[in-house]
Amino acid sequence: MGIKERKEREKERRRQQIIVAAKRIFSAKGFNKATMEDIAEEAEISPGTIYIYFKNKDELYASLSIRILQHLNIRLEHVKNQNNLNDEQRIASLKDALYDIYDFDPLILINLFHLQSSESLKNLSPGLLSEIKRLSQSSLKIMSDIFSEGISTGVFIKANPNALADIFWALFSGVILWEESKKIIDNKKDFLKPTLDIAFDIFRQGITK
Amino acid sequence: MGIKERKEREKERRRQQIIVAAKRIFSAKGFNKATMEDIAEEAEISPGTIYIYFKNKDELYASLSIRILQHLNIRLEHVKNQNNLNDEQRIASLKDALYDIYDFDPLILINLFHLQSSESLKNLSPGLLSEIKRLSQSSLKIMSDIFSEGISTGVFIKANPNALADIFWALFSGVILWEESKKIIDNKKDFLKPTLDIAFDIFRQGITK
Amino acid sequence: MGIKERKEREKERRRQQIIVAAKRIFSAKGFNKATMEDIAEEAEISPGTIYIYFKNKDELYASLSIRILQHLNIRLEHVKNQNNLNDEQRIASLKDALYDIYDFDPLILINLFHLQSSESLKNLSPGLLSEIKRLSQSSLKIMSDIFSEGISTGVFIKANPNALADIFWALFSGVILWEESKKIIDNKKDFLKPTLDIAFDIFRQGITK
Amino acid sequence: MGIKERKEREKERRRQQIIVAAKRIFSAKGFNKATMEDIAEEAEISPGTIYIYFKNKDELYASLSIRILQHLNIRLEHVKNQNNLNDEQRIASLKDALYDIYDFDPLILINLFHLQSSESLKNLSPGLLSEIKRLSQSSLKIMSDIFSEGISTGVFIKANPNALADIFWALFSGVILWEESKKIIDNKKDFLKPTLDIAFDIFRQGITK
DNA sequence: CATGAATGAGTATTCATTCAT
DNA sequence: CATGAATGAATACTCATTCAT
Repeated sequence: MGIKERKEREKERRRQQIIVAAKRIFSAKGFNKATMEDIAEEAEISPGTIYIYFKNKDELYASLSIRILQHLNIRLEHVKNQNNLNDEQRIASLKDALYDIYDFDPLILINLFHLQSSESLKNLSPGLLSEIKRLSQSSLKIMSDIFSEGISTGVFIKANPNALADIFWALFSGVILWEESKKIIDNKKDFLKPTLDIAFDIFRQGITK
Repeated sequence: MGIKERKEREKERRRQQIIVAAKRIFSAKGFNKATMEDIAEEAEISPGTIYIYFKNKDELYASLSIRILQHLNIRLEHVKNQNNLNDEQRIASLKDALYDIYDFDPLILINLFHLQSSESLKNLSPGLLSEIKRLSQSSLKIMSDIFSEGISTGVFIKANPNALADIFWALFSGVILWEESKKIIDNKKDFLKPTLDIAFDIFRQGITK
Repeated sequence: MGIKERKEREKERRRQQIIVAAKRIFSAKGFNKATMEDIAEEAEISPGTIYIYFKNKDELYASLSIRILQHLNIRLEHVKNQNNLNDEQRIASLKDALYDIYDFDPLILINLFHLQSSESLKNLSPGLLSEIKRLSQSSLKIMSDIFSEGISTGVFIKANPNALADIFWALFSGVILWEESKKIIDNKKDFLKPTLDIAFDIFRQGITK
Repeated sequence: MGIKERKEREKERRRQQIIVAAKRIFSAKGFNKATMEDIAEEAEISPGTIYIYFKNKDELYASLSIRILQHLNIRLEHVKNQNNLNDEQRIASLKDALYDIYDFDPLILINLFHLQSSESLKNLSPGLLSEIKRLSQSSLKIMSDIFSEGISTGVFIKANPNALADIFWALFSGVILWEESKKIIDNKKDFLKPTLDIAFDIFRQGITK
């Protein structure tokens, strides 16, 4: 039993090892230019081993997103369960949650956004795709619930709470991707955090009666 | 002289022919699955001919963006020059401009967003990259100017107009990309337009004193 | 340990397998007409496998030469270490060594001469180029030493021994290449051996006081 | 008539223009890496024009050799017709002729040697090949005659005069090619002329009774 | 489980050559 | 004759994936 558990833990550790390596390589080279061998080398294992833990390159790529989506979910649950907050404070708390996710691992988050807008999505196995779907929907549901509450208390404007959640998420991802690409195009300094602050302020202001 | 001009026009027509074909193929298959041969076939030319007009696959892909960025610029110039608008109306006009761009060619616009967040950007020839940069900056500048005006007239909140332009653009691209990916994940109906409407309303509300 | 060694041996065998196939194909079709697929087929492996063992086509081609240069070196060392020979006999022995090299593999030797006078040389990896350089210089040095000795004993005319070695080698390669091209131009019978005999006799006579 | 002649002259000039360009490009890049477009650009004409004057790339390459072989022939005829020379002096004169050919255009001469030992030879049109054959044989015949005379006067050793001519030519080309490749391998200074001097001295000494 | 050599389908790109103008 | 845009066959090389050890 103890042995079994140790093996389990080792297996998980190996998985993480690969994920960490994959994250680095995908971030540095992009999905297409990154090779499985690159990743294997970074993880200090052989290429074949990756295929024991991940079905193929697409699924490895998608797996990065699973992890951060799980994280997001947990973090959002937290916000939802903070009962002592008023609606405005809850938006602030939501904002903090997204910040945390970004800080937790910017590269993986950007990977997630890339995934969302990429051809990879079309090639995933049904299982993985539905897991991503479930996690996404769950996160959006929580956000939607929060907005819903604010609407029902009359603090927020009357709007479809799902739409608000979508817009909140779109604003978050849009700002991150755009600031990221400005870095590449202009070699400019990174204004992500202040820009996000302004963006969320405008949003909060915009949905508040 | 007449001959020279005609040839010039024919060359440009051939270029457009290739761009149109490339757009179709890239949109249908994604960057990687699309082959140069596919594109050549669609354009009813030989593969080699593409390379007379475009240095390589990356540049062909990027060239799709140039066209839509030019359109965007022209459209934004228009908005800027409409002197009879108040600040709120100008935001509405800005919104219409972005709508038009989306309607003009949704697929190419999504390509543009992909490009901005992609490895392709790193492999472009300096000339093409700087053209993209120039056009992007020019568009952002116009938006920034519009916000600037609203700030100085006291209609909008005091904020960095560049940041507002960035956020406006990020919101636009974020909503489009997110609705696009929801289509893939959920097979859901397309709520793009209404969502964009709400998003821009919130934004307008959020930056208005 | 035993396993590791066996694998090592198998890898070397595979390398040889490829080299042998490459030699046949290059000799039959020439560098350009020979395709990597031809070679793979001849070696009964897949095209990709060649690239595990050789960086590219140029390096594969050059590798053929390494083998014969090594042979040449060993053979020349032999001649050098034969202490019971007088100077004239040593020249004869030198001649025999070059004959042997030619007999060992005429096609590869001709490949080597082609290589020396070709564009390929400019595209080799530094490692391979320096190995070729090292082996060439080593062979030349041995020949030079032999001539040097004959000069110091007063048997040969006073001349720069390096130049004599260069000329000896140039005569050898010149005759082989010229007879080879005569075969193509004239479809003539092969007079290589007798011509080489006369050439070396003249050379010997020419450097003997 | 005058017009016809002028056209003829202009045609020939254009041909030379192409040959000069081809020589430069082939020498700089080698046969394979040199493109017809490179040559056209160097000659300041369009690629299509080359095909008016030369059947294809192989023939263009071979045409370079024709010119120098013609030159060689003329020069050797000269030597043959110098009646006031003894046999030794005639060898010296032969040597001078080859020197002159080299000086006239080293690059084309090296091209000729490359051609002789290349796959191109196999792809030439029968007409061009037979012209090269005729010129080569003619040159060798003259050399052979000279050696023949020396043999019959008892000055040179008894040997097949054709073989002597072959060896003389092989020595010449071998030294040039070997010194050329040493330049590439070692980046060494060019010792061509002194080495050739020694080589011919040895040869002369070697065939003199 | 881990390995890493082998696979081989897949494709971007090149370039000699042609031919309508 | 000259052009140069168009051709399209030809191929080196890559890399995700497999599988015997």
